[in-house]
Order: sequence, then C-alpha cells, then structure tokens
Amino acid sequence: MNTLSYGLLALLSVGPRTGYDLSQRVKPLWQAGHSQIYPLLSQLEQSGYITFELIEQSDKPDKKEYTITESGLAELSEWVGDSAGKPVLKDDLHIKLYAIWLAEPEKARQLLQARAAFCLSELERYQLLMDNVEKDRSSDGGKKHFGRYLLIRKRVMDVEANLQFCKWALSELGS
Amino acid sequence: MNTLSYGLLALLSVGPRTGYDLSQRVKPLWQAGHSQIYPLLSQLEQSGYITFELIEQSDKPDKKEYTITESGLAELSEWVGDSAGKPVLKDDLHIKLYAIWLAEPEKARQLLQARAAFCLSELERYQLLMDNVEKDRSSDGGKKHFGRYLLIRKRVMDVEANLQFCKWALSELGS
DNA sequence: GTTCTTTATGTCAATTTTGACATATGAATA
DNA sequence: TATTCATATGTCAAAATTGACATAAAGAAC
Repeated sequence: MNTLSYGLLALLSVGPRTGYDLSQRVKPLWQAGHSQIYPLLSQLEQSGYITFELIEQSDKPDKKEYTITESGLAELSEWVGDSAGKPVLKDDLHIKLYAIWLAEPEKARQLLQARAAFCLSELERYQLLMDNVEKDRSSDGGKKHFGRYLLIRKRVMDVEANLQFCKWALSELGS
Repeated sequence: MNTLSYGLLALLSVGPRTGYDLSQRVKPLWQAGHSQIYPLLSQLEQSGYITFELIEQSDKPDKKEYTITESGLAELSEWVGDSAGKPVLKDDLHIKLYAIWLAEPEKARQLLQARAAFCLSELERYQLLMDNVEKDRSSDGGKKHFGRYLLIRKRVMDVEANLQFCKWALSELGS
C-alpha cells in the first residue's frame, strides 16, 4: 500500500468513481497519471479494499465503477490518523531562479510571467472546485465534504502565495 | 541530463563545492539524497561539465571539490532561459485532509499542529539562509547571489502560506 | 571505554513515476 | 469526409527516487 493507494481510497470514501474519474480528480491529493492509477485499482480490488461493477454504455465506452469496502474504509481510517510525512516539492523554476543571473533579463521576466499566468489558471480551476464543494456542503449534511473543502482552501492559499511571489520577484527584477 | 543535474550545475555556478556540500544545500532547489547526487557528479564529470580536485584532510575524511567548467556554465545558461515545467507536489497531508472526517477530532488537530510545527522549524532554517545570503549580497558585488535570495524568499512565502493554512484549518476544526 | 554525531563518499535493490504506445466509441468540428 | 476531442481502460520500458547497506576517521558525550 503506497501513498497513492490511500489517495484513491480517500476519493472513493466519498462515493463510487470510475478509474477515469479518479484520474481527473486525484490532482490536488497526489499528482499521478492514469498509468499509475489503473494498475493500483486492480491491486486494491484484489486486496478486497474496493469492488467494481461493470457499467455498459451505448453512447460512451463501457466503464468500471469502483466502490470502497468496509475493509478499505477501515484501512484508510487507520492510516489517516497516523502522522503525515514531509511534503516533497519538485519545481524546476527553483533551479532557474537560483541561476537566474545567467539568463538575459528578458528571459527572466518571461519565466516569472509564465508562472504567474499558470497560477491564475490554477486559481480559476480551484474556484470551480470550491463552488462545487460549497454546493455539496449546503445540500448534503456536508460532513464528508469538509475535508475536500479544507484541501481546496489549502491549494488556493498555496497558489496565491506563489502568485504573490511572482509579482514581488518581477518588481525586484525591475521590469 | 535530468533536472537534478541542472540543479547541481546551478549550485556549482556560484563556487566550488564537494558532493557532501551539495547534498546539504540542494534542498530548496530540488529535493534529493546523496545516493542520487554522487552518481550524477560522476556523470557530469565524464561529460566535461564539471571537474574535481581531491583534497586530502587529516582531521576529516578526504573530499572531492567539484568546479563547473565553461562547457557546464554554457549548458546551464541555455537551460535556464527555457520555460519552466509545472511544479509537482507530493504531500500525504493532502490525502489525510481529504479523508479527515474519518479521523477522530483529536487526531485531526494533531495532524495540523504537527505540520504547523514543521513549518515553524522550516522558517527558522530559512531565516539562517537569508542572513547568510544578505551578508554575501552586501560584501560581494552580489550579482551571483540574487537568485539564491529570490529562491529563499519564495520558500519563506510558501512555508508562511502553509502555516497560515494550518492555523485557519485548526480554527475551522473548532479546537 | 563505548556510543553517538559529523564529515565524507559510494553502491544497490526496490519502488515510484513518467511518457509513450495501444485500442475503441461517439460526437463535434473543419 | 477527415480529423480531432472527450470518454474509457489498459500496458510497458525507461527514468527517477528512496532507503538501506557499506566504510571510515575524528571528536564529543555518556
């Protein structure tokens, strides 16, 4: 059971999802592509933590809808209480910043402007997710959606800090 | 040439360093252990991007001091100007947050308090690095240290945002 | 006297991750 | 009519990463 497996169980703890769904929603929890997700779902199913139902569709390709089991929920619940590890960030912008004196000033500005633009697009994306979670929290009792709400808020704060950095660094560069 | 290789070249672009030095200083640029660094240094040396000098010590074990070559500096300079990729964050706290409704309230608080403590220790560490870089920037002309200054500022802003999140989330939890 | 920490360099196997390849359907677009 | 896009599931090889193992010498703490 690696960390991503717990991420998949966490997503399934809210409700049934297909592998495709999970690959679309996993980003804020743990960044991974579908090539990692499909094999893990098979593994989790064989371990009895999830089950699936084949859903035949006429308009779209058939799909497998996975549901978490009692055993999977117990496994996840135990892990959630354990202390968290240290976050690991891989960002080549950090290296480029460190060596920025080697780049032409124009390239340096481009680097930061591109990252600022990326942050803005991320914020838009998270705003949509926030709208959804707020609907879920008001309609439904909302207990299951509280964690999703916390996580999206965290991501927004992370990205806002990044955007602020880009703006500050651009002013330091004297653009 | 992977990303970490450019990170090592970036660190060496400021001045000569040993593998051990690099493993201590690489953290804000790209998180990696010494088991990744030593083999890459051999590779970079064979590619002609760096050279090393064996320094014999009586009080401590002998060491290899690596210096970046013209060729290495050219390679790095070219790469620095290219656009940066997307940052990848792996943080199991995100998963635990998502599934926090499964944990006892006490455990949830512990999770956030532990992360807040980690953020504070990181901020202390970065404050020391900031003191050093400010000394270097005032003594020396400082052009080479500007990037390091930007990077440390970014890390501080990142960690401060994380700390703010933890405090906010703890208040939402109603501790 | 023994153990622990810091400095210092390295290897290795297992795991994780990435990116490409592969296939298939329906709908929209050019 | 051809191509591209979204849905949907999968495999595979290569690359990156982690954590343990390995060695060694000096100094400090216990």
